[in-house]
Amino acid sequence: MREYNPQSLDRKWQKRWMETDAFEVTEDPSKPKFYCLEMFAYPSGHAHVGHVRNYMIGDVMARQKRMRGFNVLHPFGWDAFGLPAENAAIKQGVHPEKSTLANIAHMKGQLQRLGISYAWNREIATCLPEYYKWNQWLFIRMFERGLAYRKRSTVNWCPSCQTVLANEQVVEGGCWRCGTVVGSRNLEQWFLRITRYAQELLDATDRLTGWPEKVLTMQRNWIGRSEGTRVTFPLLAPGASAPPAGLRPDDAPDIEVFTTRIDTIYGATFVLLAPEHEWIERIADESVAPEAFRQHVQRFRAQDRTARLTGQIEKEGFFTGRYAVNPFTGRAVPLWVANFVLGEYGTGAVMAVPAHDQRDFEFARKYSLPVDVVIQPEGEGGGRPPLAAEMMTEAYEDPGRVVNSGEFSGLWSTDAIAAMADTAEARGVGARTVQYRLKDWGISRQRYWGTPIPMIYCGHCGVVPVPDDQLPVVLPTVSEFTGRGDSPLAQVPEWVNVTCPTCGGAARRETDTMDTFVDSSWYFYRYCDPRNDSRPFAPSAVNYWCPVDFYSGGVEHAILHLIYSRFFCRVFRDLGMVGHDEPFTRLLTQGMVLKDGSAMSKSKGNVVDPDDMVGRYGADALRLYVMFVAPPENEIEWSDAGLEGSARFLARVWRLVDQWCGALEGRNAPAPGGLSLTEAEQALRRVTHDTIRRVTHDLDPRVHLNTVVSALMEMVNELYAFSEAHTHTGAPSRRPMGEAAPVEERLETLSVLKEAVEALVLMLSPFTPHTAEELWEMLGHQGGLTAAAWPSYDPVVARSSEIVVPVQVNGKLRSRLTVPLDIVEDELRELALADAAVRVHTSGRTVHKVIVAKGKLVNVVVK
RNA sequence: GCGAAAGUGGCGGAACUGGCAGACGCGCCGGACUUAGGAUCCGGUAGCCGCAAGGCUAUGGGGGUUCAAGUCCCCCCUUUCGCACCA
Repeated sequence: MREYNPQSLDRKWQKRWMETDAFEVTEDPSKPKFYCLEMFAYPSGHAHVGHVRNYMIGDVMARQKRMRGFNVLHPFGWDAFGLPAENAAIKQGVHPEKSTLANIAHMKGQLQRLGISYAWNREIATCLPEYYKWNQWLFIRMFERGLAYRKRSTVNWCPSCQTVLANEQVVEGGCWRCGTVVGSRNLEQWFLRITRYAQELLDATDRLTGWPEKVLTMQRNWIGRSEGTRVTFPLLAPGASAPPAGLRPDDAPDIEVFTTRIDTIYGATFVLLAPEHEWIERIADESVAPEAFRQHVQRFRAQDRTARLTGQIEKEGFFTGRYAVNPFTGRAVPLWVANFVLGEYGTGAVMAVPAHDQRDFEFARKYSLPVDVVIQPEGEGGGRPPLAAEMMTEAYEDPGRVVNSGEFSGLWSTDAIAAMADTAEARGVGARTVQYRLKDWGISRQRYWGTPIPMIYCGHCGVVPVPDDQLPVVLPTVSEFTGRGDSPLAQVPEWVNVTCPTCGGAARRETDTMDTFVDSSWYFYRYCDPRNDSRPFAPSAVNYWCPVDFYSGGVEHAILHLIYSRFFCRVFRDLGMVGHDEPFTRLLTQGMVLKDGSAMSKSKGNVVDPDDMVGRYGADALRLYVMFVAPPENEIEWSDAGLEGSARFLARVWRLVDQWCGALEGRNAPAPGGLSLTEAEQALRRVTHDTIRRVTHDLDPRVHLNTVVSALMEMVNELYAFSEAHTHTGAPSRRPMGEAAPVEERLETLSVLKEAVEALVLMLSPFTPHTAEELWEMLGHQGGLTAAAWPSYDPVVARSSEIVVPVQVNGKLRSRLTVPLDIVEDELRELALADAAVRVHTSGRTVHKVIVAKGKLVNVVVK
């Protein structure tokens, strides 16, 4: 009897895999490819089991695909730039590069001790110049195509991280990383024009059939397409409160509003401007009290974002003293500034229809502005009195019948929208437009630990990209980290001051760095050709491996990373470098691992370190437990007891194989046809083949990893029962230590067992590779599991020749019949009716109908 | 408020296109082997009634479709997640 010592097996096989480059791959057009990817890791220091769950899921998929004959690319790397390393530098004085590389080394060891089958030769780290050089290269290509541009704008500012945040990085008004309430600043920033692809990104979500619906919904909402009309409200001159008949003051600007409900425009009794509206300054100047006006605006701007996140912020506004003309009614309507109107959406101005928009309604009531009903609900079966402005307590926002709207009165809302948009276009006072919530992506960060933006500012030539042959712009070594909020790179004059590449005059470098989400938007392409030093990657390599076939990671990246990557994919496509539209074919969002009811974190002190568990039970028990406890998408609650259960199961498998491997040596699997098998032998064969069938399907299209494990557990239970019946001394454990098992010698028994045990070990191997390798070797196989093929099943063998058919009477189970698989329907019906238990429930009643569901059940309907 | 997903034993979860609800594991109970066992093996374990055979009730609640519903349809409740003044 051999002792099961998982830790020593871990070491033995990890060493073997390393020495033989077992998981390294090259492009091989003769084999089908499979690109299996887990989201790369932020090198925070130590991986906990919540992190590594994802890698285990990917590893099961990768290993299984390899055995099924695929050429599998399964790489790993490090999302190594970012704030935490820099913040640590500010606090502890350790240079970010040093701490990052040390963290990478530690975490890599953790993953290797779990036996994750990565192609480590392809490892990348985004903080290395050989990687970020290509961020810079791509940025310049985008600049050349108008996809990267610079503008001054109000941006989200995290006062704690001291940097700009993209819209996507503001979560409920707080910083996505530290939670601090986000403020705003007005800065010159670099933007990537993701909005150019807004429509395409939206349309393509329908074709992402391998993605969770939840993620697609989030992305669609984020892109936020809405169709409407832009309508012009001419602004009257200061002091004017009625349109001068047929006359427009030439110098007065027009107020453009965006509306999705042009059908309500006859009810637009005032117009609201955002505090950020482009003409606020001018209107303030022209007002009777410019100072008071500006103070109001300032107050609203300060409220913006900060007060808003706490929920309902009080709707406030003030009258500008000016009027604009409603182009449909021809009447002058007052122009107000309101704190709830967003400067960054639509035109920054809205027509207010208090009768049919709740916000406008509240605003109108507060300031006693007129409410005009122009939509009447269609009464269902009557009696409901029509809406009357003075009786309303809230806005009526649903569609309805248009009233008091001139020639459009009587139309249904949806028809009115079309008719009124046509009219607006014909009269030149409006145009149909599409608005998106998606904004261009601001990528400038006033921080050190990131990719320098490869731009140079020259007094003569303006903004000039760094020439390709001078890339990478290497991040200079900075020794002092203050966290002051100005770009640390600005402190390095010898780096900042350069000569202009165009005119040779004195110039300065851009001192901001890129958002780290740039790094992660294309890293999956770099793995395909990770050491290329002349291009980001060779298109041929990417076009062999990509798109990624299976991608797994946390839902927290449902918007940010996944939408940016889809954007970058299209940029590379339009550069002619990749031949696909979508980077990730199948996406799995894995659930978190909770401990004591909450997500693991250092601050809560509830982290489970995989190394501790590996030390106690070995890598395989941990892997098996995490895969078994719940479907990969679910959250799981960490349980030491569950882990012990998995360890027990592996020991059970070990004892089984250990008992039989000697006797099985040199046996052959049963020949097709199986001839003279006993009933028990046939039953075991059926279990073997049926388990292979179930496991194979649950693994591949379905990715139900927990049921794969339970199927294997059932098989082991069957094997124990079989084994017990075929040994002279009974269960393996009853045997005295060190004594050889006296086993059955019947040839057929051994063949059937061999087939079963080998299939078991093979199917277990993606989950518990170390144990499986050892068992495979004990079964007499050379060359390891990397050379072994996934077991195949014979559907005929997997089916039993006899089936058990439940028989119901009036839908209640009353009996079971064991019948031949190929029994004809009539015969089955007769057998069911003749069954004693059935007759008890049918006697004295008339059989109304007998339903025979082929191969499934019989239902006798009686009255 | 809008959108999405989900509610199944003490617990995690099975049940692929409507067809035996509760697979598998954890926990618990009992037995075997043992000086001992927290090792191992075997058995039991949704609830209620019954000595038993068996019967009845059960998949958040209420209706419906169907021979048959955890699964499909309608209404309600709860939970989780996402978006949140987007005009």
